[in-house]
Amino acid sequence: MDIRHLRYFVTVAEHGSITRAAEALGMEQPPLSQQIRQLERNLGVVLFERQTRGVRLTDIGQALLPRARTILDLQGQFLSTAQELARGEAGHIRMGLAGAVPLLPVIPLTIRRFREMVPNVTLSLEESNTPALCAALHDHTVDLAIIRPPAPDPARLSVFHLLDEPTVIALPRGHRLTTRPVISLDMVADEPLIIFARELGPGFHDAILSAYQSAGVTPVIGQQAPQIAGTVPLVAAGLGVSVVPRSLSQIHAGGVTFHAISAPAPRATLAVAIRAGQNMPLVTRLVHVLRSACKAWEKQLVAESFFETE
Amino acid sequence: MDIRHLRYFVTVAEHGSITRAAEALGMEQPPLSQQIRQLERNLGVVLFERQTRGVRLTDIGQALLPRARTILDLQGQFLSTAQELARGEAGHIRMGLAGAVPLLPVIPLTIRRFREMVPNVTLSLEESNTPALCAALHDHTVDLAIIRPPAPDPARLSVFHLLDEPTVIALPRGHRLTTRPVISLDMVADEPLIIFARELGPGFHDAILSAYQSAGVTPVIGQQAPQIAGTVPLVAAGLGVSVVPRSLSQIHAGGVTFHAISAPAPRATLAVAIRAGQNMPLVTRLVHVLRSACKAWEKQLVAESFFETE
DNA sequence: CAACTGCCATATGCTATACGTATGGGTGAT
DNA sequence: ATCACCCATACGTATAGCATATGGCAGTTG
Repeated sequence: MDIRHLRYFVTVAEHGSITRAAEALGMEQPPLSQQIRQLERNLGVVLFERQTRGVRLTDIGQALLPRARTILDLQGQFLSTAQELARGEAGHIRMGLAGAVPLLPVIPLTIRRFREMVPNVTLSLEESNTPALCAALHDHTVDLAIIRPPAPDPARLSVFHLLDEPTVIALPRGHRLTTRPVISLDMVADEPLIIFARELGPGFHDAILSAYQSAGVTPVIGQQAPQIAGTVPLVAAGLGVSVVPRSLSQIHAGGVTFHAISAPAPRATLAVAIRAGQNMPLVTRLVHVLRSACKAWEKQLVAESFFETE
Repeated sequence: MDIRHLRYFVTVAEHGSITRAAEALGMEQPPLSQQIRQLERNLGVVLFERQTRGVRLTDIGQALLPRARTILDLQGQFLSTAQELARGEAGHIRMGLAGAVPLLPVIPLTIRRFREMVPNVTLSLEESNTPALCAALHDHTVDLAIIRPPAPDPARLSVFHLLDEPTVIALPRGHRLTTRPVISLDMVADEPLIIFARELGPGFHDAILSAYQSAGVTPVIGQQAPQIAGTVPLVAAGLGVSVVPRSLSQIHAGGVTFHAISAPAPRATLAVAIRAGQNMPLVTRLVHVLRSACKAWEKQLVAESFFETE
């Protein structure tokens, strides 16, 4: 049995006549007559009672008709769903976010706008660290991840730059420098640097250390935090200072103040990573939306800093 | 797109390999490869990611797989339902019952046994009069009817005898004959006979009148009742006497007593009628069950009467 | 009453297509 | 480096669905 047979069955039932159904189907009467008969043979039931004026559903045909309609409906849904998936208008995206990324407003805002663009898309978010996210990409646990580059295994991934976020220094309450809006790294070189474990984000970790190096100093490594946002409470507890993405200044943790860093200042780079072979239109589309939104964000950032320097 | 394509799709997805799926499907690898590729072309999506070691579902394929399974399941159900309908193991029967038929225990009992035989069958019952039931058979409102023959239009119906039920006389309380267990019709010939309208059941109506005639008397026609069971309350109200099927003596209406009729006594005949062209196996099966149950019932009836005469 | 009209069934030829066989290409394992 | 595995391509064949032509049956019309 074939879907075509079901379509023929339903059409003949709707028209009450093989001839009428045939012209509705754009075919001739004899082959339709054959197909109906063949369907009846295959099913082992008589679907139509042949009369002089057209055909009439038997009781068995009557019982099977709604089921045939259901299958046809589902087949139509199957086709249209495939089209939507192909055009990136439906589906499901599992998205991974590196530490503290949701705190940068442009990211959640863009995700929100994307969801409004494609309402039939469901999206699940997961926050983790960059190496874990890249591993998740490889084993298909997530479809797309916003990471802090570089990725551990860039060969099998496609990584696109999103933005370079300025960083700030977090100082505990009562620190001698809290009155100064801009601080250089060498001014805090002798104080313990609270930093997250390198395994959880080597890119940003190294960016901070190399900025210290460019400033001609070597930081004293203090307590290690399990994640980027985790450094702030440790600073508040007086265990040292920390360098964090500027978006973390949103966290108005009691007892911590944030201060701009004079050059050479590290930058917190964000990138979006997908599997190299990934050609799911939906994912491609989200990558595109993220890149353009972040490009606009960086442009605005430059304008702000230009305004500040003036 | 075709159901076959869906089956191929699901099988390949389950085996993760076109070669393995091909042998599971009892075919060679190249045509299966072709069919998968053709399905992808028709849908406009890539279902599998070809790898060196077998194939792997793409995200789109993953999204479509459960839908394909659903369609295949429904197709299987469609086929098995057709088989069940063909074998009379599933379906729906609309059954019509002539007046007072449910009061004869053998009928509801047999229906109950039939339902236990075929649990997947739903059955709807409707009580009406014989001419209306035959009309309902013609316009497919019911599939089968237990009537009191003859049918008005026996040409397009198949009618099978079920049983001949004895009749009894219903007398009002205080009647002069209530002490006698057996009464002959001529003993009540001069009292108004409560009988239902002839249009609602000519067979039984005429059987009663011809029994009077055989007894050599002519009844005085009294009030007409709208149905067979409706005569009993009228007898209770003292409007006359009535002749009813023996099963109506189940109704212990206050103020009415039932008495056997000595020969010549009318019989209340029941028959089952279906449309002449009716070949729904389920209906055929129910007719068969009814006939054999009623044959047994009649045999038992003869045995009882034999015992009584002894 | 005869011719006609609709409608379904059967017969036949053609074309499309699904399958099998043979073979090539690329990748990981021995 | 050879081998093994698996997918893709090429080609021939057989099946099957479709169109055309025609027959048969019943109800209708002149």
